[in-house]
Amino acid sequence: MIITQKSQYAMRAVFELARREGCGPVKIGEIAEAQAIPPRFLENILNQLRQGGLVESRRGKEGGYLLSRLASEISAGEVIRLTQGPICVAECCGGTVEERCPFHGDCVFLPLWERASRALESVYDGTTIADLVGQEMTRHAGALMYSI
Amino acid sequence: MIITQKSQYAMRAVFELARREGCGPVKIGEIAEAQAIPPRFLENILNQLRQGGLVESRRGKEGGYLLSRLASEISAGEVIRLTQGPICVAECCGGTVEERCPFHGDCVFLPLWERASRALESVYDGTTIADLVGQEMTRHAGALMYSI
DNA sequence: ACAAATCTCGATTAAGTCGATAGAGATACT
DNA sequence: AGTATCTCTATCGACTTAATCGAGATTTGT
Repeated sequence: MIITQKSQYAMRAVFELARREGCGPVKIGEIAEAQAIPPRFLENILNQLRQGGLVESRRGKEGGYLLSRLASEISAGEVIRLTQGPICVAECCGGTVEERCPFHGDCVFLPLWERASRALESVYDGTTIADLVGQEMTRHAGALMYSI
Repeated sequence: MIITQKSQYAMRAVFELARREGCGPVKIGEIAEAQAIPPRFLENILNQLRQGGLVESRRGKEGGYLLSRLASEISAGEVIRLTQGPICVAECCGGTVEERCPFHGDCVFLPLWERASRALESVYDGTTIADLVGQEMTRHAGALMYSI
């Protein structure tokens, strides 16, 4: 499965919320500006993440969004699943049944698609948002070293 | 990246050619019937595989297609690349440059997408068409065992 | 030379998905 | 009360994908 633009926006939004962990709700506008995301599109995305229980929202003045869990307990896989569905490389392996396949359940390729899907899952589920924030800080530190 | 219907057809077509290795050219119509592929669509696909050097064609009566290499030397990854391009999970990691990304080359997520892409590649490039044929024969043998 | 079967090539269409935007409504703070 | 913010649903255009078509080129066999 391709990582859609929407999922990338979602990742960046959650990443931005993680960087501001503990600073109270962050407005859509701020996230959008910090991460170069079309604001009205980001509305939809954050709403979807909220319905999935990944973020919480506060309305009214001084409202905005915040993570409902620690960034160290949110995996990239979760963000991806909430924004683009199950992580699988073919329709026939992600769903519940043997649909859209002329060889219902008895397909030579199914094990291959399943191995590929599990490989993807293991990468995405094995990386947390906190990992990503940490990696950025490390790299930034490296850049500072250079500049000294 | 999702495995498109076209790639799945291509896999099945190559698989069918592999099963008939050494039996001379196989007609589009036969492959289409054996693997439940729309014949006119299969034309396009086989043509593409031929241009990629994976299969050869014979025209005229008794014409058809045959593998240009042993099935044990054709990987699933090759078939996929010929029919749907480079194996990568995001535009920003498959192409040559840092395009379509607002953080040109300096993106926190790039390493993640690259790890995911390499995981996919290792699955697809590590499986040959001969492996798949072998797996089907094994399973068929198992079914026979049951019926005895 | 001819006819039939087959591949070759480019164009086209229909349907679906994706990215993005819009407007009207609900809620909370001051 | 008023304002700033989130909430929901609908919509739009562009693009991709799956599938089909027609006319042409090539080979085989007679």
